[in-house]
Amino acid sequence: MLGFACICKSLKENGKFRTVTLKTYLGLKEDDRLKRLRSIAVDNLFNCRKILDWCAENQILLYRFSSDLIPLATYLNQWQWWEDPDILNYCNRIKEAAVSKSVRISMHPDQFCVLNSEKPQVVESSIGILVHHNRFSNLIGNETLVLHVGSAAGGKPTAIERFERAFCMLDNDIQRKIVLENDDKTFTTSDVLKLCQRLHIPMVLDVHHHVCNPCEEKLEALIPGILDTWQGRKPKLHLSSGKSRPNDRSHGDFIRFEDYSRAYGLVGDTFDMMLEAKEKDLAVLDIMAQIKFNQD
DNA sequence: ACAGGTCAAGGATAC
DNA sequence: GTATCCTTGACCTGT
Repeated sequence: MLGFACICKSLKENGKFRTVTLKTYLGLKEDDRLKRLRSIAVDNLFNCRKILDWCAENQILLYRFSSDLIPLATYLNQWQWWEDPDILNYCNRIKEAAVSKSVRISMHPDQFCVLNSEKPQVVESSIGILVHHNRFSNLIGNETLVLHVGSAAGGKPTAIERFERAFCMLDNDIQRKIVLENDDKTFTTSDVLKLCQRLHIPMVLDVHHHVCNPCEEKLEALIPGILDTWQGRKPKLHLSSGKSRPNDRSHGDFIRFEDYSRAYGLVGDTFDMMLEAKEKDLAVLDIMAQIKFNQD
């Protein structure tokens, strides 16, 4: 199964999301602030539902939600959005759509979530980010939060220890949603696999990150271990093509078919594949069309 | 209407 | 310590 993240280009206006900057928010009159946040959040959740419908219609049953649907959620605490009847209603519709259409969903907190930071206040805010994602996840029925290990400060072994300590302090409800992904600069496939094995959590393999940041072991040799971390659930990998060359960290607009083929050769249908390309869903449609063409 | 600069947040690096 | 880049998509401001 193939999928994409966040924006759905095919849907044009209904496939993207609104937000507001802090500056603009603070410039609003007191009375208008909550109104603005709610209206943006409601629009965004409405669009999420549209995207799930589109996914099902196009046999794309893998989708990652944006982390930025409730504007300024991890910064402000004026609005208990998770108790707002409108928000609950829209979240319910998303949940129903995902379940009834069998779309496998996930979320991926961004670069500001650094559980293993050396700065206590960064760890605190990272936990806040996870609490936010967890709340939203529970409302829409998401069970997967993809994270990176984070900072390398102090050297990898120390940094990994900090991660383990922070992870063990998290709520069980959050812990059981977390899966770890290898990154393109520091923590390799092998590093993350070992950590996942120790923590008994699944590992998402990012094939492009592996090319940018390889380890000594061959990927082929690590696949069975990665598969085992999922304990019977279907594993998932991330796939993208470097913009200008294979180990270019920037993502290309589409996925080169040879990159898809190589990944498919490695794991076949045993893994779901999240395609990370600038053209989002269009890149998935493109690969699906080429697969079909090659079969005919 | 359009373009260019900006944005809440972290990390790494160079000085 | 401070400045600058990384990276992303939408906002925001000036024209």
